[in-house]
Amino acid sequence: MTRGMSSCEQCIARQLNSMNTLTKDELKQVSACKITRSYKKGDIIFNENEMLNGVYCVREGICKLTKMSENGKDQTIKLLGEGELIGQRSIISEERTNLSAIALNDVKVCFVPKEQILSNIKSNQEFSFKVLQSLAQDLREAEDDLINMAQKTVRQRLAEALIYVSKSFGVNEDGYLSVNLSREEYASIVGTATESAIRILSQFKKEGLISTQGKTIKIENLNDLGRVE
Amino acid sequence: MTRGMSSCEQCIARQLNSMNTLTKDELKQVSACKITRSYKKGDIIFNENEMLNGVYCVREGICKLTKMSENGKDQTIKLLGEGELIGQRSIISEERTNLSAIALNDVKVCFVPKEQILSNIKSNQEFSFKVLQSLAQDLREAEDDLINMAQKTVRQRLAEALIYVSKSFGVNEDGYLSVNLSREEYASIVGTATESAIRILSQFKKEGLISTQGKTIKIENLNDLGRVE
DNA sequence: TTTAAACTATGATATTAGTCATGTTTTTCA
DNA sequence: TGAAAAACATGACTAATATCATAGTTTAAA
Repeated sequence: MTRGMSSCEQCIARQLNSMNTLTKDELKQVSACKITRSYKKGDIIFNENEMLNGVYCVREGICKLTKMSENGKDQTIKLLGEGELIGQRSIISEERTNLSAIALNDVKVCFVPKEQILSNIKSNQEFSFKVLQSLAQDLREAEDDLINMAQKTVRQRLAEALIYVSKSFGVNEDGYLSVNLSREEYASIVGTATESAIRILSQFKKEGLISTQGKTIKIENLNDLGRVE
Repeated sequence: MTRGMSSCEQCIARQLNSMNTLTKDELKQVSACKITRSYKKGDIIFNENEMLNGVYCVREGICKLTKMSENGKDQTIKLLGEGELIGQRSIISEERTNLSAIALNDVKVCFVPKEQILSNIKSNQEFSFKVLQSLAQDLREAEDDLINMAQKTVRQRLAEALIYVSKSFGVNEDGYLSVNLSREEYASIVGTATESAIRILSQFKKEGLISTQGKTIKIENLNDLGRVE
């Protein structure tokens, strides 16, 4: 480790969108507990209905939050990249998780024990307010997603999912999305059948909106993709 | 006003699910600003994309939070009854509202200025944590709603909407739901066409799950209604 | 109390998306 | 590197829901 901030500190600080929220002493404490865990593609970080004893901060890789429904399909709620926190809602509510967290590729997280986070929330007003703001932001996003789910077609939602992945996780040097999700995973984000996702991606290809190479996808026309009907 | 707690205090206290969160002095301050506003059925409390300068606490009546989508339909996100807060998310994020709040019947709210709420959040750790917990709860509900929207049929969602209204706002002496929503309003909660909502309610009636008298609805078989496929 | 407006009801038809079946391509790993 | 597994692709059919049309009922207000 280099001097200055540890990765844990960076995670927390970045997530909360402020480098000056915790005092130096508090940061030192957070960095003191640098328990790092590694997961491979497909590994479960935690399952639905578990009690967590801390929050996870993604240092490397991408995770998804999903929930299995009665009919056996699972719904992806959110993708999380570097610097994002997982599990804070459950810790704050003191409830079991309602989602599972799964690694989408090789993932490293740092684990911050519950007591640590809660004590910072309770003793540091500014930090606490940042957490409040980040929950408020998540809530707004969830409400927007709900409206999209209710009112847009599968085609529109899939187009938006591609744009979301592109904006959140970027593209590589050839312009292909740097996160490779299977058609099944796209279907889970959009809330549709895998075959429907495949079919619509084929349409997008025919219409010149995207191109593919195996499972990797490249957005060819972002503007039109954002306007599909 | 009688001595003891004012209505505003009661609103805040009830919402935050704790009578001991604010100190007596803080409660006195909150109660000092008892600006009460009245709205009639259909009145707009605030619109989408407004800057709020405070939060509203419902003292009487029911409100809905809705968002108009591009195709002209509006989606109801949540119904709010007595004791519930409106606008806290926008105040915390310091953003414009993304939903409008509309009175579903005659409504009285008390208005708590932004500075008041924010100063309590910033100076009272326990109060702040309660707000945090209530946002975490809202977030969980929004995630659950998203999954329902994605994975359940219109029929199932409508059944759940009826149960939700019944549990949240109760029934009158004859067993009829005490909140009277039009079929159009149910459609807006469920995210479907008004005709579909009407058709499904007719089916429920034929199946003996509910009965109706004009627009008022009575749940006849709560168990089976909760299990429709 | 009557009359318009709003709401509820239902049939016919169109559209969207899901399911099942089958074949092809890509990826993985022994 | 070659076979098996996983993922992708597409056709045919079905089910769910939306849309359009029309008519009956209830509500509210003059």
